[in-house]
Amino acid sequence: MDKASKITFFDNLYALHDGVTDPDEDECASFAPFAAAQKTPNPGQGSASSSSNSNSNSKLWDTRPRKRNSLKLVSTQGNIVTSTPAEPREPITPAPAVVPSKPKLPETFRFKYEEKTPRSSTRRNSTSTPVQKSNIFADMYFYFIPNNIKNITRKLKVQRAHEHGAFCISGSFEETQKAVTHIIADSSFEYPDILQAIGQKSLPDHIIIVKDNFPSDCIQFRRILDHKQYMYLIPGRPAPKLAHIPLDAISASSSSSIATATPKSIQKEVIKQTPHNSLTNKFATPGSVIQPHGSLDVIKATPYPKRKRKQATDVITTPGPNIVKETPLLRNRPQPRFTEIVKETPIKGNSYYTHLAGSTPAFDDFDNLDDFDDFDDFGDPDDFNTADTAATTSYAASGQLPGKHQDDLDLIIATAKQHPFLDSEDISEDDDRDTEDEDSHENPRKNNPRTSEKIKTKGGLLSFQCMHPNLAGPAKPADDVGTREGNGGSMGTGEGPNERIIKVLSELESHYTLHSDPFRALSYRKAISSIRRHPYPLLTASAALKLPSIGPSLASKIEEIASTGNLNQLDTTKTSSEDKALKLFLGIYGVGPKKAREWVLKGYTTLEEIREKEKLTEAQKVGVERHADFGRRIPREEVREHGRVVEEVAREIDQGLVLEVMGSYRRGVKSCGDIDIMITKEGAEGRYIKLVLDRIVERLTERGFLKAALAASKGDDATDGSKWYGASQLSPDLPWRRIDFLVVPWAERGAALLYFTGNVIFNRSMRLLASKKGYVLNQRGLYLDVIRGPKRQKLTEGTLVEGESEQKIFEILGIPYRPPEERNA
DNA sequence: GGGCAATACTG
DNA sequence: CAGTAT
DNA sequence: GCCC
Repeated sequence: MDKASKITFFDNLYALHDGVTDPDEDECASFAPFAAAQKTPNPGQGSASSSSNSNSNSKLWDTRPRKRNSLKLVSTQGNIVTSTPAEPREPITPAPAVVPSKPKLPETFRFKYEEKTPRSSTRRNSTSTPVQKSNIFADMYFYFIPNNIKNITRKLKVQRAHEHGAFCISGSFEETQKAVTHIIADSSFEYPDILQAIGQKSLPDHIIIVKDNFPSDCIQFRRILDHKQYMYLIPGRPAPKLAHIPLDAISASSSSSIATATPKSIQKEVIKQTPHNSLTNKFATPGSVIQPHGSLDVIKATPYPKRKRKQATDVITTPGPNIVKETPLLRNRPQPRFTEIVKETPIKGNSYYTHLAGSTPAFDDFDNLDDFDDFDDFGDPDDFNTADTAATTSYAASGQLPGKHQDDLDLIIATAKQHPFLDSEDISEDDDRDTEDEDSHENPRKNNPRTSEKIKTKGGLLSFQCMHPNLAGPAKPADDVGTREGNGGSMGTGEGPNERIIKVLSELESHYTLHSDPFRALSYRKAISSIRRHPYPLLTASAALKLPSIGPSLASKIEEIASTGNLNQLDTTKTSSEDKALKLFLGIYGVGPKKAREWVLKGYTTLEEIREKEKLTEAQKVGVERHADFGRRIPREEVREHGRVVEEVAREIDQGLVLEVMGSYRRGVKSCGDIDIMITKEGAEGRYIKLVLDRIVERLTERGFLKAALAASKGDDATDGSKWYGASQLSPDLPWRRIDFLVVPWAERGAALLYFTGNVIFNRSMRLLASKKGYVLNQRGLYLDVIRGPKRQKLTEGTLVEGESEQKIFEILGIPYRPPEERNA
């Protein structure tokens, strides 16, 4: 027969549906809300509709009248094929155990079905249809999810797949699954979503599930690619270890092994053997993933063990076993007060804000939203940088470090380059990698940091991003991209030699972030950082490979981008409308990957829908209502003004309070994502300060400065963690701003500064370094001898080594101090 | 293969 | 506890 | 994704 046998099975399958028992009730039930939601018209557009009707039996991309009990195969072109195809491939008995509740198909059905399924060989050579472009997908039966072609992109994908030899099946999955060889899922779908969409509790391992970029890639490379490659994997799917029937073997595959293995054992095997999957699973919806397979602790493990901790007050309030006695820098000079800072950099009161207000369109910055939090972590001044708050901006911006610093660092970097075990430039800001000396990473815990003089070796030093200033240089990002806080760059902000590469990789990073693959996204971020500090154009993979945090995969991508200006993968991975909605929802304060995905699955595309139809937490309500406001960057002048207001009120309450604006403001960037203010007082413990915080908040709220609370520390266990997250507004014509108050005991102010000054990459790097050296660095201090149990569960607090001084912490960790402006990793 | 920072608040 | 936040 |  002709290639026309690219068929959709829906006709016959639909007809046969009568003979088949419905999927069990539970499945239907659980699916129902989804379906219902899908059907509600989406004011927005596209995205949601794409998944509509997934469980409907109505035909999806064939409009011809359907006839019951007809076994006709219908080509997507509309021709009716009267072939009597046999089963598409060797009967692969869907392991009954996998879908225990599902009734077997009636024999008649099976028989007919097998008989009527086209034999590939017959059909393939028929080149009658000009549309047929290749036959690489011969013998493959694709089931797209969502199973419709309402989305133009998907329609094209279906079409293309079909043109290259695939059978594209539409209709109820329940009835077509015997034929299905591949499930092609929209990129926003994770395994649980897929199960939901098709109303199944699990899927037989022989069915390959890939993301929808798989077919396009195959077409491009004119061959069947390895569907196991990550980019095609569906997050959350228990990888069928032995179920990977190579595509080429599919038609001849004897799936006996699959059929005999019990699903559970398979699952466990798989999880053990494919770390990636187990990893991914952690971020998938645990419930839905796990349910079918019973309790798999491996999967259930949360990525980051949490644990409730009552901070021992004495650790904070007593000098304790501090190795370091005093911090001259702090003691010798008066703690800078916020007012002092303000005085030194006066703002032009009204004129500025008048102007600002006039030019504050609500949404224009929105696209950058998701970049905010990642990069404008916290900024703080270190203790002596008080005076250069203003000056800071200029040199940080220019990418020039103050002379001396630069010299020193340059020297160190140069030395490092000669180090055999260091990459030529381990300067990447992200490199949390520990290229350091053998000295510690082997067994961090055993390592006694106090004895490791090696800490100070340059080799070790340079391995961590936290040891490198942000070399603005030519590789600086254009801050308009929103990738950063713009790093206060008036001049050095020019394009780097690898902007294009960075841009493309950023898109991928964003994509992985969107799809809850945080570690892969992290890798991209690190790589981008690395590229940023590379002052020359990267042209080849081998060149790129030499940079830290860039491995084979990224290197080849870089080369592709460098040579073609584009990345093929990106085109197919391209952000769908679902992605847009996902991104939108993720941008809401209080909404994370789970909620965002859930909403997208429900078909929502706009904030209005969310506001009207969803139950929201208090924080989320604010997040939705103030989505636009929170998405806007905050000019540092305004940040300063917020600080001034808070400080003014604080001073009314207690003259002795010390406030510091931290976050990216402290790092000198010109616009910030939020406002972080540390509140402390000489000699004070957290408890007292916490009480003061309550009063400050109270008063500021009365004043109308604070507009909403998003999260606040509970009652009185104030010792640590007292924080207040909320929103503030300077004047009615300005946006609400995200503002955080952090109350810290005097003894912890250094660690708090360090932590809340960020940026994130810098922090992670520094904490990683600390852990390699046997310490734990957190927002309260640098600790020794923290004992951790399995899964890194912390069993012991450890001993506070240093918390008062940033400088000391750097020193103890054996790295040169870096002022805040140089922490823009 | 396993880790990738470490911790606090909400519901 | 899971999710979200920093 | 990268790295040990």
